[in-house]
Amino acid sequence: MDYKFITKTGLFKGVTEEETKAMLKCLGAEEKKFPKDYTIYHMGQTIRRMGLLLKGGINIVRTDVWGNANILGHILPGEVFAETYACNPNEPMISDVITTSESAVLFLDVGKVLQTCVSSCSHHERLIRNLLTVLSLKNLNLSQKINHITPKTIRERLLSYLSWEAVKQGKQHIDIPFSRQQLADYLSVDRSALSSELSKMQREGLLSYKKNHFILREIKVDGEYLKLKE
Amino acid sequence: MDYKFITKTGLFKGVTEEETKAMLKCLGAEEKKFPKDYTIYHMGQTIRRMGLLLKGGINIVRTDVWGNANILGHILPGEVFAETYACNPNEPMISDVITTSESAVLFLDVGKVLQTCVSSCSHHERLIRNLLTVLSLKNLNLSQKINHITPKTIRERLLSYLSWEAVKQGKQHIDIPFSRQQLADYLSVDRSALSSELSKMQREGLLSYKKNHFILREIKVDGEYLKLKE
DNA sequence: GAAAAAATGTTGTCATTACAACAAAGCGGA
DNA sequence: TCCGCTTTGTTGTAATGACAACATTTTTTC
Repeated sequence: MDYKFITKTGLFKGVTEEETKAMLKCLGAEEKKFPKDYTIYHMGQTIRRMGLLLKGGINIVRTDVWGNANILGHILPGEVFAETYACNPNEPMISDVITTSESAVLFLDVGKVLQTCVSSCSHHERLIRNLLTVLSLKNLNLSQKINHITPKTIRERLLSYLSWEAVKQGKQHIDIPFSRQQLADYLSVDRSALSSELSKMQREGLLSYKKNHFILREIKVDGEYLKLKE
Repeated sequence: MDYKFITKTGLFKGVTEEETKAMLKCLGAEEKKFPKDYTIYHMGQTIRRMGLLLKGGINIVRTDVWGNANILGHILPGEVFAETYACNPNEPMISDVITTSESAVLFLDVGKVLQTCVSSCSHHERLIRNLLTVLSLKNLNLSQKINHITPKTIRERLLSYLSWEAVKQGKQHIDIPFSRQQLADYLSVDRSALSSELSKMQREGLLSYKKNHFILREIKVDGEYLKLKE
C-alpha cells in the first residue's frame, strides 16, 4: 500500500507514515480496484465505510427517474467520498458514486473510530479533526457548485465554473475532469446548448478549447470580469 | 442562559446540563441579541466563532455585485451557522449571515477546542463528534438545495422544495420561513414569475396557499408525483 | 383609521434555453 | 485503413422564464 501518498492526503495530514500504518489497521482499511464507469455506491444504500480515492476519478451523480443525471461533484485522487454517510450511518445515500476512469479506493470504517472510546488509539483524535476539516471543505465545494448553477444563462455558468477551476489550478490553461455531457450535467444545462454556447464564446474570443483543455481570455472573480493577456 | 434548550440542540446532544455549563465556559460562550434584518457576518470576513441560534431566524445569503441575492439556506433555532469557517479559520466567508427576525445567538469559539490538547476538558470529545454530525447534516442540506434548483422549470423547483418541507415537517400543511422574494432567491428564479406560477398551480388545484402557509395536494417524492387526499 | 410603504400578484414582450434531429469529428477494434 | 460507435457540434422551433411596468393587497406608521 502506498503509505507515502496516503500520508499526504487531507485526511491523514500531520500524521507520520508509521502512525498511518497503525491507524489504517484501526480503520479496517481495505483497498479495492474498480474499472471505468463502475458504480461503487448506489443511491438509496446505507453504507458504513467512506472511501479515500487513491487513483483514478469519481463522479458523485444523482439520477432521477427519467434518467436525467445531475453531477454533484468530482473526486480527485487524495480526496474522500461518502464521508457524510459514514458520519450519519442511518442516512440513505442520495446519489450514486461512479468511477470515471480505472480507480483504486481505500475504504475506511470511520464509524469504528467515532463510536469507540477515545483512548483506544491515540491518533484517532487527529483523524477526527482532519475529518472535520475535510467535511467543511466539502461544504465549501457544494456552495461553489451552487454558485455555478445559480446564474440563469449558460454563459455565466460556464464562466463561473471555468474561472473557479482556473483560480484553483492557478493557471489560465486548465484541464477539466468532465466530458461535455458531464459538464452539462454538472451545470444543469442541455448538452447541445452548452456546445453551442461554447463555440459562440470561442468565436467571440472569450476562450478557446479543445476537448477537456480550456484557455481562458476572460475570468470572473467575485462577479467582476477581468480580461487576461495571452 | 437557557441551558435546557442548549442541551437539546444537535451540537450538545448527549451532554448533561451540568456538563454543558462547563463546556460553555471552555468555549468562551457569549450570548448576543440582534434586531430583524441585521447582518451578523459579512461576506469576505474571516471569523473565529461559530453561532448557535437560540431564538429567531437567520438566512445565509450571497449577494453579487449587481445586488442579486442568492439564499443558500435558512437557520432555525437550535441550529448552528458559520461552523464551516470556524473549522477553517483561514477561509473568508462567501456569504452574509442575516437575521430574518429578532434573534438571539450564542457565539462559540470552537477553534479553542479544536486546537488545544484533548485532555483539557473531558467533554470536548463529545462536542467534536457532535460537530461532525452537524457538519454532515449541513452537507445534506446543501445537496437538497442543489436538488431544488436543478430542475429547469419554476414549477418543478417549487414542488421539489415544498415537498421536501412537507416531508421534513411531516404534514401537508406547512409554513415556510421565506417571503416570496426570499423563496425566489432560494430557488434562483424571478419573484414575479414565481408568484405567477404559484397562482397558476393554485388554479389547477395542485396546492393552495396564503402568505407563508401552504397546503399541498400533490407531492414529489423521489421523482414521483403522488396525489394527496385532503 | 388614513396615508405611506412594503409585499404580492398580474400581464405582455423579448431573450434564452430545452429539445429534437442531424452533421461532423474522434476513437477503438478488426 | 475501414467500419461502427461514441462524442461533440450545428441548426431550427417551441416552450419557458426574465424583465419591466403596473395593479392589488397587506402591513406599518403616525
